[in-house]
Amino acid sequence: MDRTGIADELNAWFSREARPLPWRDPEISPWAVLVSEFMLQQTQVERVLPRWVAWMERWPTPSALAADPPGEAVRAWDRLGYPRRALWLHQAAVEITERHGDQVPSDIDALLALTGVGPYTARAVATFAFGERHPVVDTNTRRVIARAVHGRAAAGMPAARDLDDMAELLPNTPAAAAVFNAAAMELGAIVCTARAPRCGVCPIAQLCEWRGSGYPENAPTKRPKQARFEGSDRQARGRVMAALRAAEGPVARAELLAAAVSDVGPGDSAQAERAVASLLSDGLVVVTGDALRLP
DNA sequence: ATCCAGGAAT
DNA sequence: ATTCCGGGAT
Repeated sequence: MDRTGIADELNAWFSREARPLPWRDPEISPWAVLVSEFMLQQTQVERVLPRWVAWMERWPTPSALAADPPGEAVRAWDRLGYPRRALWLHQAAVEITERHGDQVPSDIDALLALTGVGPYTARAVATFAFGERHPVVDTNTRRVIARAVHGRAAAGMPAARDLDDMAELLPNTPAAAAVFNAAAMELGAIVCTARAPRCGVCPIAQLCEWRGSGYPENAPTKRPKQARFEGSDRQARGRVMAALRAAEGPVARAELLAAAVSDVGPGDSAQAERAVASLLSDGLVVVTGDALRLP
């Protein structure tokens, strides 16, 4: 495998074509990088941008966020989805304030110990905020490696092997390695996309095993299928959260149960109860008297 | 219908 | 190892 070829070509391409995202500014704080990584979990760049800007304006440090109630984080999260991330980010801010003197740690294990920080986010922060040399593997990078290196149409299930694959491609210097991690993600996000890869503009098309072998239909069949969103409990939860964000203060339980139900559909009272119960369990909703509010 | 800068709970 | 968790875009 042409290890240095892929890294050299992708890094050169990245220097020309990378989107000018604010969290890639070399002067940005580690906290700003951490916030971006939380928001970018399962959420595209375009949707994150405005919320990230507002968030950093309001909470420029971990301690600033920790000083506000978690419900304010949930409200500012707006419609980014997976609102537990907002709760987790607030909790991580508390932990950073209490355990690390208001400074985001650079150590992988210290990062992994933070609420809501997993294998991807820990390495992303250590690499992009602190310039350390680690393999950073997200869904884009897994697909790029699956195609370019393994000659497969798509990546399989996430595995520990993914980190080893990326580590083998990583340039030696920390600076070049950090750029390459970002470049592999960027390529997957805007060129080597899941549905319609734009191989005509790909900087490593000549090195790509999948292209070289004629685009075989060899995608792994293991991938779990996502449940439909329409009519789901997740949709009902989303409606409850939207009602709570829109309200100034507490909302009557009956009003929230009504909000959980579609405006037009017949309504599923059991599902509405389930939604509120699970939100209470997650800590996204708390009880005050006979009403409910954000934490 | 499928995908998305994932992580936690089980 | 599976399941759950939003919501927007294609």
